[in-house]
Amino acid sequence: MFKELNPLFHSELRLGIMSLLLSVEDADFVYIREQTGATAGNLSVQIDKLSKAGYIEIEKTYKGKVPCTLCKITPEGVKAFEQYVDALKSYIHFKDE
Amino acid sequence: MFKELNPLFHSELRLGIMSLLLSVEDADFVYIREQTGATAGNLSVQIDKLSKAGYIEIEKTYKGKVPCTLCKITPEGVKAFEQYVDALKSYIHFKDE
DNA sequence: TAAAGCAGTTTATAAAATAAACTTGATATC
DNA sequence: GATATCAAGTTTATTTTATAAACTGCTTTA
Repeated sequence: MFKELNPLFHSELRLGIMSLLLSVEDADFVYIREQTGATAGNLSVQIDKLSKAGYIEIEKTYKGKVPCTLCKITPEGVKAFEQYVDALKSYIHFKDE
Repeated sequence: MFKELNPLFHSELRLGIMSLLLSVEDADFVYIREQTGATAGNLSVQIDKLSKAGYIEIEKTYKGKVPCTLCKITPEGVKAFEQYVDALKSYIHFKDE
C-alpha cells in the first residue's frame, strides 16, 4: 500500500540540502546554510550523514585563505532522491503544478 | 526558499495514517494497522498525537463485544494535509502522474 | 597583540519513533 | 467453571534522531 520512505531523505533539513544540490552543479557550506536557514552545527551533522550514505560528495577547499566546504550530489544521490519522490507518491496524490 | 514541513505529517507512519484516512469515510484501528504495517503500540501513540493536534477524531465503539477504535479525519486535518503537500512542493518538483 | 569573526566540528540535550511489556475483557478448552 | 489463549489497545522503556550549545583553528581588524 505505502512504499517505504528512505529516512535519510525524510528529514526536513536533509531534504532541503538534497533538493538544493539537485538544482545546482555544486554548493558550498555557507550557501547551503543561508538557503536552508539551518544552524552550522546541524548542517555539519546532516551533510556528514548524506556524505556517509554516498548521496553527496564533499570537497574541502579554500576560497583564498578561508576554508570552503563544497558539496555536490552524486549519481546515487540523484537516484535515491527520485526513489524517495516516487515513494511519496504512494502517500500523496500530486496534481500537476 | 523552502517552506516549513509540519513535523506531525513528516513522519512515515503518521503520513500513512493521514493518507489512508483521507481516502475513506473512517477506518478502525485494526484496519489502519494492517494497511500501514505498523505495530499496535506505535500506531496507538501516533493516533493519539494526531488526535491531540485535532487532525483526526477518535470514537471508541464496539464491534459486537470487541472494542473498536474508529478514526476519522477532521476538516483541520484535511487542511493541514493540503498545506503539507504544498510545502513539499517547495522541495520537490512533481511531474503529473 | 588582543579582540572579534568566520567556517566548520564535536558534544550534549531534547524530542521522537518504535518496540516490548502490560492490561482488560472475550472466547475457547479441559 | 477455572484456566489458558487471544484480540485490541495502552503504557512504559529504549533507541534513534534532530538540534543547539560549546568549542577549535585560522584570519582579519582595532
